[in-house]
Amino acid sequence: MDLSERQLQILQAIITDYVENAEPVGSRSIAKKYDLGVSPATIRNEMSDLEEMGYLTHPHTSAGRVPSDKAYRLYVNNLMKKKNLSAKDKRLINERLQASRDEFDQTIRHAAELLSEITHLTSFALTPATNDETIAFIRLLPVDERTLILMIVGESGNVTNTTLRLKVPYTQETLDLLSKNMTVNYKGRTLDDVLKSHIIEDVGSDIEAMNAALTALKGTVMPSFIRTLEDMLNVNLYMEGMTNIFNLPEYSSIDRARDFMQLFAQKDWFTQKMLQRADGVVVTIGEENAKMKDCTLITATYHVDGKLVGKIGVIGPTRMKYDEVTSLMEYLTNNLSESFRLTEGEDYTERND
Amino acid sequence: MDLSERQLQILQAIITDYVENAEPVGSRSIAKKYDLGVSPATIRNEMSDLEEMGYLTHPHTSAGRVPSDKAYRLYVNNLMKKKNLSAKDKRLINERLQASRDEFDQTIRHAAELLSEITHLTSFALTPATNDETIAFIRLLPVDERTLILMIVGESGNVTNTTLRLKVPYTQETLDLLSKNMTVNYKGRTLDDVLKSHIIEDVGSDIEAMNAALTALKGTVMPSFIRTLEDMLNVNLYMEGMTNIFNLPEYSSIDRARDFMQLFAQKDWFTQKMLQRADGVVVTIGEENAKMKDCTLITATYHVDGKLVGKIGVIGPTRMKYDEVTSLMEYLTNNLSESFRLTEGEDYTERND
DNA sequence: TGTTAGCACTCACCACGTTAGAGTGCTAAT
DNA sequence: ATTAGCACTCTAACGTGGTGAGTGCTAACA
Repeated sequence: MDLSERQLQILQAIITDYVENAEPVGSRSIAKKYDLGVSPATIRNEMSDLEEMGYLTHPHTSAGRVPSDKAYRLYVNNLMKKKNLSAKDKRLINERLQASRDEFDQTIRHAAELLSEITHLTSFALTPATNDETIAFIRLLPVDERTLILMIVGESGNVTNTTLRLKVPYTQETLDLLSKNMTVNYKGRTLDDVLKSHIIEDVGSDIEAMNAALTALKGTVMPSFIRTLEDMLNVNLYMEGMTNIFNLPEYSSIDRARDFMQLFAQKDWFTQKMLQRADGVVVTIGEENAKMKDCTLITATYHVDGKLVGKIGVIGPTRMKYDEVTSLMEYLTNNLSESFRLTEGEDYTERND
Repeated sequence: MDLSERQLQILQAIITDYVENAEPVGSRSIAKKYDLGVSPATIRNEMSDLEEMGYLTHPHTSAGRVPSDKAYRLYVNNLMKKKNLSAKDKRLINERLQASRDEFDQTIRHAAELLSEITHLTSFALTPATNDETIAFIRLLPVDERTLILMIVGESGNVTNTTLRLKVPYTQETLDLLSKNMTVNYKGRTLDDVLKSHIIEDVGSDIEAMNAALTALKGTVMPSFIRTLEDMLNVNLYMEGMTNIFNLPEYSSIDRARDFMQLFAQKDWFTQKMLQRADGVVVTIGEENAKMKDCTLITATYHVDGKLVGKIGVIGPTRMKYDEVTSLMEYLTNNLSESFRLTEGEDYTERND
C-alpha cells in the first residue's frame, strides 16, 4: 500500500517539524509553516490515514502527531537527501584530525569528540578489530634473571606485551631458542587462527628434540602467550559527549537518563554489539535495536591501511537529524580512512598502548 | 568554643539519622529514637545553638535540621569509630581480588568495582604514577626495512612501545648501536628526570664519533622517544558505578545528575586532581572540594612492590556512611598492597597495555 | 538555672476543582 | 474531494483549602 505524493509531503513536514521542536505537531501548524496548498482539515484527514498505517502516533486525543519508528525508517530509506557539511564543520574536522595524524588512538578519539561536538549527541569510536591481523614475530626479552617480556608483533605494527616473572631463572639461550621457535610456528598466521587452533593442539607437542629446560620454559610462557593474544584482539572503546543527552527533552526524566547511561556501564556488551554491525553507514531505529528501544544508533566504518576495519558511531533519541548525522559520518570516516592509508615514503608513528 | 557532651550526642544522632534517611530530622524523632533522656524541647534548644555555631542548617522554617559540611568534618575527625567489615564483604573482596591477582590493570579495576558495589556509590581507581620508575633498557626492534618498534622498559616491568615508520630504510647495525647508546645514556634514571633534562639538553650532542646514518636515525627516533616516555607517565583511570548515584535522592533532579556526570567527562582534569591528593585515606567534604561543592571525595593509596603508589577513591553526596566507607577502603588498599608485594619465587604475570 | 509542657505559627505538600488552549474528529456545505 | 464549523477531549497551569511536621517562644516547674 503506497503512500500518495501528498501523504509523503505531509509525513516529511511532520518529521522535519518534530525533529526540530520535539513537540507533537498539529494540522494547523503544518498548514501554516509548510506551503502544501491544502487546509488543516485535509491534513487532518491524511494524518488520520497515516496513523492508521502506523507512520504516526498520538500521545493523547487532543495532542498533535508524532512520527513512529516506521516513519523514520521510511524517511531514512526514501525521503532523506544528502546534506553538505557547513564550511565551518569541514574546517574543524580537517584541522582536528590533521593535528593528531601520527597517533592512532588519539586520532580515533578525536573523531569521536568531533562527532559529539557537531551533533550534540553521544558518540563513540572503536579501534580496529585485529582478528585478521597476522603475526610478524614473537620476541622474548630478558629483564632480569627471573623476569622477561613477551612481545607479539603484528604485520600492521600492532604490538602487545606482557611482563612475566618466573619461579626459576632462565638462560639467554633457551629464551632465544623459544623466541625463534614460536616465531617460526606462528609467523604469518592470523590471531584468530592461532587462538582457535591452540584450544585443540597439545601445547608443545610440535617441537622435536626439545631439551628439558626449553620445555619447562615453554610450559610457563604459553599460558601468557595465549592471554596476550586475547589481549591483542581486544578493541578499545572511546565514548564522548555522554552528558550531551541531558539537554534533550526526551531525557528530562531521571529514569530515562539512567537507562541511557546504564547502556554504557557494560562496555564489553556494548562493544560486542557494535562489532557485530555491518560495514558502511548503518542506521537502526528504535525497536530495531533489541535493547535501547527508544534510541537510534548510527555506525560507520573506517579503514586502516585499506585492511583493518574500525567503527565510529552516534547514539541519540529516534528524533534526530538523520540527514546531517549520516552525511557527517560519511565525511568523517572517509577522512579517517584517508589519514590511515599509509602513503609511500612518509614518516609515520603509531602509538601502541 | 567547645561543644558539650550532650551537644555532641545530639549532633551524632542527627548525622546518623540523616545519613540513613536523607530527610531533615526533627527534635521529636531524635528524642524518640535515641535515648538521650531529655525532651524534644531541650533538643530543640540545643539544635538552635548548634545551628548558630554552623553545624546544622534549616531548609525552611518548619522543617527539621540537616548536618552541614562542618558537622560532617567534626564527625569524621572526632566522632567516627572504625567499623568492622561484614564477613560477607570480606569474603567478596578476598575472592574477587585473588581471582585476578596475576593481571595488574584488571585487579585495579576489580578493586574499583568492589568499591562501588559495596558502597553503592561511584568509585574509581588509578594505576600507579610512574614518575619515579627507573629505566631498565631501551630496545629498537626491526619489523620491516622501514618500520621499527621503540620499546622502553622500566625496572618494575613497565613496558611502553611505539611503532615508527621511517622515510628511509635503516640498517640493523645502526639500530643496534642506537639501542645500546640510548640504554647507556638513560639506564637507571627516572622517567621524570629524563623528560626534564631533555627539554634543556641538545638532543644527540652527547655522542662522539657518531656516523652520519646513526645521527640521522637518532634524529628521527628521539621525538618518538620523548612522546613514548610521556605516554609511559600516563596513569589509567577506571571509573565504576557512575549510574549508582541515580538511586540517591540528592541526584533526583536532572541538573544535579548532569553536574555530577560532567565532572567525569574531563577525565584528564579529574585524574590530575586525584593525583595531587595526599597519601593514605583522605576525606574532603563539600565546600572543601573547590568544584564538586556538594560531593564528598574519599581517596586511599595502595603500593606496588612497596614503591610505586596508586589510588582508589569514592565519590558521593556529603551524606554518606563515612565510617563504613573509610574502613572498607583501608581494608581494600591493604589487601591490594599485599597482592602487589612481590613474594620470592613466585610466578607472576603483569599485563602491560 | 536548666528543663519541660503547651501553644501559636510557618511552610511544604497534597487533593481538588476550575479554566484556558490546543488539537482532533465529525458533519454538512461547497 | 475539499473545507469550514463546531462539539468534544485532554493536558497543563493555576488557585484554594486542608493536613501534618516541625519550630520557636513563653511560662511553669524542679
